Amino acid sequence: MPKPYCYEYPHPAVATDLCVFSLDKEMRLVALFIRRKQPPFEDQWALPGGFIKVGAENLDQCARRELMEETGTEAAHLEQFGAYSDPGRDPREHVISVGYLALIRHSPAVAGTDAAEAKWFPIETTKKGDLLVNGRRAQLAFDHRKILTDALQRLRRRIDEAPIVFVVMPEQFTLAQLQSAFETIKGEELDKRNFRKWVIDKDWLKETGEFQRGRQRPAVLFTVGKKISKLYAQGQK
Amino acid sequence: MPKPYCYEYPHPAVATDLCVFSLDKEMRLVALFIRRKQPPFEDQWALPGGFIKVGAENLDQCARRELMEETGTEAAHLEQFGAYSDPGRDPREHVISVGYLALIRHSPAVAGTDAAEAKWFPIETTKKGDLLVNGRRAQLAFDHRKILTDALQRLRRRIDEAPIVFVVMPEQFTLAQLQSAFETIKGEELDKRNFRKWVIDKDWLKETGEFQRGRQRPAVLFTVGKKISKLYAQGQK
DNA sequence: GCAAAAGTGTTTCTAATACACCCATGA
DNA sequence: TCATGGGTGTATTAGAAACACTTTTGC
Repeated sequence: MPKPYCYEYPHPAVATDLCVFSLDKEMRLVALFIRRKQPPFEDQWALPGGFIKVGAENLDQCARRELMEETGTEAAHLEQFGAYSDPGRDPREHVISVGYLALIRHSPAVAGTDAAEAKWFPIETTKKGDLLVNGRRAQLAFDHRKILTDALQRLRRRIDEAPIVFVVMPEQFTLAQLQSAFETIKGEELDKRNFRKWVIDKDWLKETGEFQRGRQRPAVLFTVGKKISKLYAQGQK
Repeated sequence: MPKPYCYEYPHPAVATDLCVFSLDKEMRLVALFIRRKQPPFEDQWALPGGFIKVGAENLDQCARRELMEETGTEAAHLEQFGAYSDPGRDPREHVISVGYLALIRHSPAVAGTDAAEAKWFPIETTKKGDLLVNGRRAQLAFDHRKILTDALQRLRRRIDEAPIVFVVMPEQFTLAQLQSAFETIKGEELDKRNFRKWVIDKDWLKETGEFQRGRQRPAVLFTVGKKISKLYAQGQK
């Protein structure tokens, strides 16, 4: 195998690892994993991600490119949260991975070239903070359980600070749906009245004037305010 | 120049850049810079830092090692805050730098091997957030102004969240001195009574029973509580 | 008329802020 | 005795949290 890229000093490989979260149809918090086609950790589930194109892109661009390759998703909340760099974390060579948190609208997973399969799995945390994937303690390749745990913690902080939840909401939604999204992401129940006060006080929402009709009392439909929807344009028609 | 380290795919160089803060004798907030001995940016001031020892250390260890080399300081608050990765940020090659925030006891700066000089400079920020070094708008090599600006922002957040201020305090100190340290780091004045309430409510301090005597009323001397001093052991005898 | 979800206000508590005077000492 | 910095308490406000009943609709 040729090794044409040579340096005066040793260089590590650098990759981004993506912690891609979404809410599925049943409003479960899901994360995207790929099943590895190659060693190491062949056939195990791992975070999507890939190596940076040296000299051609920065880490944000790398993460965005990988996200596109794995999900076809253009716009999303994408945020760097940490670098993982233990020399032994990848048995092949010293690989430094920069973790990215992504929150995207749910979409079919697409296996990239180096993955046998890409799939969304429901995730949750136990009371003591252990990460569960599909209800069982996460078994992931590399140090990806640690990375994902950090990402989820970051997501749960961010969800209150910035209007990122709207990337997983449909164009119109009721307050009950919005509350449910928050509850799922945060993994805790929220008080209805306090939630409504809190979210309406923020300058995020706009009433559409329309109603969602079901078998009960119709619910007011909201949409995202203009300023916010510009920031988090969702490729939603 | 030989290039003995070869890879199948291109690899970037990876370094840590250290934003080392301290308080000097006059209680000014200072940051440590080195004057570069080599191109690029020869003779310009830059952040200390250096390349990771591939396969032999992780980024935290790299940062800690560099800190030791530049300051002789063993223990300090040291915290990763972000990766800087634009392909053109270093003209030589694609270098990814991971920024570390360090807060250490003031100590003489020591020029490392690749620095002509190492020096502490007083830093502050304008109201609109511009970074001033020595009272003038910062002129630093690479993208180090951006990195340092991010670091300072992080420092100002952390200082309230965790008992890191004690790495710059002497073993015994008065509340007035402690308040002054907070004010300097945060770049704003604090209310004396509110500060005392706040800091005493935290479980950080212990009265020594001793007093500092000056030309005025003696001030109660405090020291750091046991739990805290373990976490932030300072190499102070 | 009843089941089901939508909607709504008030009280309580806590944390942050603003603010002004007396105290103990050295000179 | 006075200049100097050390030390203290209370009232106000804002935001978070707890909490229960009425409304509107489809069936």
